[in-house]
Amino acid sequence: MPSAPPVTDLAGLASHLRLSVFRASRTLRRESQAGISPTLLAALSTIERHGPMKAGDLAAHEQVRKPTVTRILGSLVAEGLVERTPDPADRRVSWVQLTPAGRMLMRNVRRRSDRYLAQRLRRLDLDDLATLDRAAGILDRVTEPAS
Amino acid sequence: MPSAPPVTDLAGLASHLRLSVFRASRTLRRESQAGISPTLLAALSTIERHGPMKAGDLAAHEQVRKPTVTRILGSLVAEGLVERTPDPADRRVSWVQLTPAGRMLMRNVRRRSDRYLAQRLRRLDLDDLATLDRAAGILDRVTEPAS
DNA sequence: GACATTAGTTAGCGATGTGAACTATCCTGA
DNA sequence: TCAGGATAGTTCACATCGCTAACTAATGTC
Repeated sequence: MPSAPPVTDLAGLASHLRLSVFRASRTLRRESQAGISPTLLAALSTIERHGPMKAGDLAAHEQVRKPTVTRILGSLVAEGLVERTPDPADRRVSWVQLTPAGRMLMRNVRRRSDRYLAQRLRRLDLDDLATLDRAAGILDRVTEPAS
Repeated sequence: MPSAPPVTDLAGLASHLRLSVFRASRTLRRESQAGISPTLLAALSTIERHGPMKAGDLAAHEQVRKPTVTRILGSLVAEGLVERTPDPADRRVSWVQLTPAGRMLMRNVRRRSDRYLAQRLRRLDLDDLATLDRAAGILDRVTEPAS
């Protein structure tokens, strides 16, 4: 892999990265064909990955405020993708987890729904794919909540 | 640079990438401190980079529909960041370009406003920065309109 | 000069995210 | 024990952003 000159212009990279991420997100939102919005899908996948969790936990993971979580969970529950179980010890709290329908949707999404993006990725060479793969992980760390 | 195993699971990468980009975008939108929303900033930077352009051109570049452009331009003009010049040959059209205030805002944004992201980038090592730098360009290509 | 095409706007909708204020519940210390 | 603060979630009202459908105005074409 040819090594590029080191990145010295952090502000420039920040500008470029912000615009790229922002535009990519807008495009992906428009092309989403999962039958579920990216917001809901992101929440669903978080709940799947981190097991049963409280609404507040979801807010922390998604980096979203509590009222937003209330609505997201409302939609997911209404769609039958997630279910709430009251906490017997603390009656302010419910635990949310995926229903079988939620798990099935996630399976399908992973297998088939990213057609648009996967198709476009298919045009890239292996280097570029490896770069995007690593970048996704780095992005996660960069925009991580605590730190 | 240690070479990772080649990416074979396109669908998996697509899923991960979509979630990462989407969450990063949400975070960046919230942390935006430019005094102007990311949508407007993206449009402004496009107009700056591509010189005077018509509303339709902006729609194409931003990959957004015409009514959206109408509103974006309305806001930018109202903020005094962009000005319209009627096309003498085709009276349906105006050309938009940055005002001095618009240019100054872009300068400031580049110099100072990406504090949040730049600060977080500062924690990464050079490899990660180089990866993000290349990833931004690749993302641009992947979500490019035509093709 | 009728008719299709093109550029942009208006109107109205839906999805997302927010802060402020509220309810219900839990915890703590005098 | 119980008053008062802390915590979990909800409701409400608001702003942003993007879309489609339908419209106006101007241009081009046969």
